[in-house]
Amino acid sequence: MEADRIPHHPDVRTITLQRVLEAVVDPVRRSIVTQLCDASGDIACGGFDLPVSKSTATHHFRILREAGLIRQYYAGTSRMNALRRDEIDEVFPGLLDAIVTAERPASDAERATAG
Amino acid sequence: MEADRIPHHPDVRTITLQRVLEAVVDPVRRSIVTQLCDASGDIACGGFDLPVSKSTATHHFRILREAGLIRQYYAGTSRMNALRRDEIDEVFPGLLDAIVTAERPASDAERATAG
DNA sequence: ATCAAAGTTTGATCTCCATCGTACTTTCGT
DNA sequence: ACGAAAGTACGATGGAGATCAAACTTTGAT
Repeated sequence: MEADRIPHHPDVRTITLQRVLEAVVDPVRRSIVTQLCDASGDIACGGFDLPVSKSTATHHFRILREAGLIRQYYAGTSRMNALRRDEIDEVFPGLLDAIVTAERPASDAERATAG
Repeated sequence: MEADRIPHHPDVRTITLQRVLEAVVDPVRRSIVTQLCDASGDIACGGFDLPVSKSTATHHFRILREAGLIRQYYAGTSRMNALRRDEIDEVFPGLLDAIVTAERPASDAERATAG
């Protein structure tokens, strides 16, 4: 059935800080978020550079989706992933920015401010 | 010995995002950070409103200290806790603010922006 | 000197979660 | 219709961490 292929996404208002933090505390998931942030558009599950098996990756994508951080939709056999940037910024202003910025090497930050 | 009573604090440069996130992902520890943020000064371990036993609280304080989020020092028999605000802001700008802001009820945020 | 107060340490549980392999489902080419 | 590609679902497993009680340490007050 096609209905099964439309996964559940939480409404913006039901997104909790607890779940968001639980999501981004994992390095693999944080890497997914970072890659989505740096990319120009959405990315298929297989398009990420991840150090885990496919089944583990699926697990991480689900955690991110249920936390409200990403939106997933099918494009053929591929499952695309989109960062819910604006919505997250709306509920938790500055959070995503701070994390992604902190994720980048220190030299980048120096270049941006004092460089 | 008094030397034993000076716990180890990580240098600012050795503070990692991973450890900070692992620290704040726990609700009890996040509550400690929030209470420190809202308070005017430092707070003794016993001065916090926490839903755990004393030994568990000790555990949480250690995690926060080793992550670089708080500074601990003795004042008599009491162990005082200070938020390393400026230092954290230096390495991870905006992170603490975003988390503490997200922690507050939504009504507060509304009042601050649109109210 | 004693005692209480404030934390710490230790050891033991207990739960949660990241991980994997295997089997399954769905879609797209041919 | 068949096979390959892309993910998902399902157990199973292993390790990390949150929790507590009990014993201990240090300090301050009496």
